[in-house]
Amino acid sequence: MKQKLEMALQQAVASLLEEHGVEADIKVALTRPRQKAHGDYACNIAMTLAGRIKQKPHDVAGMLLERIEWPAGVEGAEIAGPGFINIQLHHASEMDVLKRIIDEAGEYGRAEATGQSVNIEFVSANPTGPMHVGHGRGAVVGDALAHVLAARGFDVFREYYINDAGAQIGVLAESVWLRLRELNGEPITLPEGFYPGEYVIDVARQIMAHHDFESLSKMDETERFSLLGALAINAMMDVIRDDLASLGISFDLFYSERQLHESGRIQELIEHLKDKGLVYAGVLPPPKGKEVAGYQPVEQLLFRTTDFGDDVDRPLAKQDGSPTYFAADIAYHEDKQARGFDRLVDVWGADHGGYVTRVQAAMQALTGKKKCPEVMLVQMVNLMREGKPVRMSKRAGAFVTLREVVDEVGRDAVRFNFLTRRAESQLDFDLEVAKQKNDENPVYYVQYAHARVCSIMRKLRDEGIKAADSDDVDVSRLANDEEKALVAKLLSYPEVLDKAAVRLEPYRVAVYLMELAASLHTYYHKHRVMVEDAALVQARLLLMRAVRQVIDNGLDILGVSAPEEM
RNA sequence: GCGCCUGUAGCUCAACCGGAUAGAGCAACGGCCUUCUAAGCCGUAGGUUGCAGGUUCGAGUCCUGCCAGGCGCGCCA
Repeated sequence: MKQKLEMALQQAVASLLEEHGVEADIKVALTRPRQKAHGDYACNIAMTLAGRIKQKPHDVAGMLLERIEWPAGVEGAEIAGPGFINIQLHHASEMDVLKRIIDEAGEYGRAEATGQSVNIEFVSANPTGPMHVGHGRGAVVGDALAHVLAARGFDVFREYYINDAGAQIGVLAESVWLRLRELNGEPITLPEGFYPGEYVIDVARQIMAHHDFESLSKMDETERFSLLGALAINAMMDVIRDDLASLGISFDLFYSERQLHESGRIQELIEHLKDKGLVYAGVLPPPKGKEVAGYQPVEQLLFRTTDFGDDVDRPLAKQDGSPTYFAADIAYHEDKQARGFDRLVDVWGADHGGYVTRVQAAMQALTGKKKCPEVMLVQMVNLMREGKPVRMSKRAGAFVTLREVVDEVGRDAVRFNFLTRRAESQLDFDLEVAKQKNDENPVYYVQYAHARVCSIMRKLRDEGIKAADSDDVDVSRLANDEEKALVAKLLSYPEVLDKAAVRLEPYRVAVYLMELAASLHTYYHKHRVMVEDAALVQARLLLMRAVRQVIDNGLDILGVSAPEEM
């Protein structure tokens, strides 16, 4: 409907522009007004146009209305305020959405295949410890976004980049080795910088079960740490996969940074960049505002990212000649591109924000595409308990893990709460509130609405009332304000999903569900489904079934369960 | 010092890429269960959108400058 209206307006605009001999590409956009008095849809095009053809907005609106041919279903249109065109629809035609929802069921809100593929990379937590709460938010947001994009017709591929190369793996291996010695009765002290967590001991125990301490001791250091590193990464990735599973999240591919190094792809990439004249040997100025211990100006291999919007050129190789994380990451993104995805989306922690420009710059240099990858930054979570912050220090080893939180408050509460705010705003997550089963906890509000509708449907069934075929239901009987409000809400679900997909904002679905639930609760208190009038019962039952379906669809996108009773 | 994000009701956040009278939820106060689940509903109160300018028919939204918080700032990932 929205599209039909926009097309009709677009044609009127085109003819008006032609008449005035103005060439302009102006796009018509409809909005749903906040206030009912402003119609079902509103359009500001007359005001946008006013400047272009030098007429008053109000008059422009009048000229548009004179030449427009509305599609069926429009009751009327009027000019309001400074020049808005407010469109009123026939309510009967809006009510048809109920039948459509029942027909389409789980498909309602979803879009036709776009033929486009999206690779979405998220979580990518280092395999040096279990996931913490911040990772959990990125995981939930990424997962929900993947669902949203899939629903809107993209072919979605989910990927986890394992940072299993580099110095921190060495530290992990040494930490494990120290714990192994401890398990063999050696007294130890944990040096500064080692991983102190309990989980390191668990990893050591696992390794003990399959490997002989004696033979590990006899190995030379390089061999031993290389083996222990690999074993520890495997063990940690098992833990992380379990952590993810506790939230109901899975991936199509876990991509290993180590294998990227070993395959020689990074060297190939650097050679390729050299051929294109994008690298040079140079010296970077010292970083400002921050003391860098032992800073030495040194010549290194630099990527000309400044040619593509970055502030400084970025190093590709460390002093010992091994590639930087940046070099590996370009190779990784280049690889994703080469695998044929139309779009690359990365969900990163906000602490990687400073990194976006350089990766996009590098990718632009390689592919010519701007804003690739599209990066979604997820802000941190402040974990609270009864209003007081819970300290999460990874260094001290006493941080609260994601798993502990999921075990304590439950998957649905964690997921929904992580999705109620925009990703780029910080989130206070109070463990006690998330556990409470009351109105402070939005997840129950929505689930309760679903359960409530199910309860009504059960009750009708118990009374021997069967739902009629939706074609036989007289939807025009739904005429009160609350019914109209519910139908309008149901009608907007596809638009909400679409906006969530276009703007990479899955939180919109959660907010929508809270609004839909509110409309349902209001309706419930004001009107009864079980009334004398059998035809009205059928009309209201159809409405209830549609509401249940849409809540179910929305919760499914968010990965939250839709209980039939609570 | 530089870059990015954020600043909206007492608190946590919205506001549909510049639209109409800035909205929800908590917290506060007052009501509503003999009726399909009160994990709910209704009502009241609460605002100079951090500050100051600018752009235009119109600014919470865009630009500039301040103020405050967060994150980041060679050879860590």
